[in-house]
Amino acid sequence: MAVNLSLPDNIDIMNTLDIKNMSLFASCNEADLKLLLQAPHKLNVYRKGQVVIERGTPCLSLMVLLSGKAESRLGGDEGREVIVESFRAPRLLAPIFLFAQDNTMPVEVRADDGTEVLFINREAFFEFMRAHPSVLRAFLGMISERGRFLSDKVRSFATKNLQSRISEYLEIHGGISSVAMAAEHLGVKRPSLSRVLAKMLAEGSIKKDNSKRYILIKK
Amino acid sequence: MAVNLSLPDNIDIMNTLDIKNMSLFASCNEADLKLLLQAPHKLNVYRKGQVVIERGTPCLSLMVLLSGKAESRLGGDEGREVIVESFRAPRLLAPIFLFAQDNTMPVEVRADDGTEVLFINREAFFEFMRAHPSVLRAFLGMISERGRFLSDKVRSFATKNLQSRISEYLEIHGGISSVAMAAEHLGVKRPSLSRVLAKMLAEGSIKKDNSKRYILIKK
DNA sequence: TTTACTTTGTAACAAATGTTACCCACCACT
DNA sequence: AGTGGTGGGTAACATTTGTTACAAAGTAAA
Repeated sequence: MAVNLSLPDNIDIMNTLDIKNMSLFASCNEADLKLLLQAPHKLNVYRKGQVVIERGTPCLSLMVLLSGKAESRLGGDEGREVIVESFRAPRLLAPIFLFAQDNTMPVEVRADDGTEVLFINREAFFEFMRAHPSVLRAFLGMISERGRFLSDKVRSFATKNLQSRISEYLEIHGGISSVAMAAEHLGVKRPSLSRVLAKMLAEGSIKKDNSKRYILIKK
Repeated sequence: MAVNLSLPDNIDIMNTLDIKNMSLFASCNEADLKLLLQAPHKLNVYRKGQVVIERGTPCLSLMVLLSGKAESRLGGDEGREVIVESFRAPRLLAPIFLFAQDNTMPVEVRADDGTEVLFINREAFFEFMRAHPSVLRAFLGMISERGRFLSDKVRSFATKNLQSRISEYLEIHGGISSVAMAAEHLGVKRPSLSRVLAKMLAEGSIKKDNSKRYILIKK
């Protein structure tokens, strides 16, 4: 279960230290961040597989992944589901949807074990950005980057076949250690991925390394 | 060819009138907008099929579609290409990529006939947003909305088959009047779309209306 | 009307991916 | 050594979509 802690002031300062490492707040000193954390916020802790935020839920807080891992999943209507992205702390979770008029989450976010997520009130964050132009600039940069990411996803799924997407995946992630998980990222069934990997092995465009990971062969 | 006009002051005021109709600037009076248009900017006019901005080009201006129509296209690596979206004035063009670190355009934008696009310097627009919180808020809302849009596209292409995507397309657009163009939006070849449309006609889930458009049958 | 041009429907075959089922290798535990 | 569970390879078949080609239908101009 998600644990909602009310934090004494000295714990807030610890959060401040964690947050300080994020590029979003790179320009802020500790006093600034203490000020931000005087705004309404809460800290939740999750176990493996727990849902941080469900699809369709309104999202009124900036979600900051302070520690651990999480992943966003998309789909569900007729069974097929895709992992859009895997996150490692420190990261913002789904910042691109924060200020939408209809800001119900289009994706579901699931946590890994021992994951901490900080929720900061949206309006307080908006005012904080107004007061700190470099944070505003960094936030705009981040969501623009998310836009590029999503746009690249559309390109992959709409214009590339599985073999091309595998090559792209290997370039980005370095290799495939778990076929089942890679299949979820690539939006195909595991046997389909296995089949194409076997074909690419036979063609000589990929190989297995010492630890049995599939990797690209450089030319 | 794109025509780059240098505009006398009195023409700037005409632009102000056009821009005033955009929800982004709903909270601004004419004096505000005149101030914005004192920033570096230019106005280009396009003919049918001309490229407003090429994929891979850095984008350092807010692009405002003042009149006419345009569409953004994605793909190209190995032939397959998809129309991501069609725009009608007044609209911002690809605002979501404006503040990215790597802000080369991931999409190509093509104009229809008689289309005018206003380019406003990015930094000037940033300062304008800082000075006008309601514009900043509206801009954040817009790019969040674009994020939802792209996320929905990923869902469609990654988790839905063609028939589901057709139904979705019909719900959003109301109908299909040009099979060839709908095929480009749906990311499939025209004969594939024709085939599934024929199947859906036979099943009774769609029909042709008086003007021969394919439309959904309501239940 | 004729002509040229564009759009659409459709058929036949090829290629890609889904579906299901089964076997095997590996690993932790007893 | 046995036992059970998990993940991965693969085979056989079904379904979806691509590819190519061609004919029919509409459309605009002469």
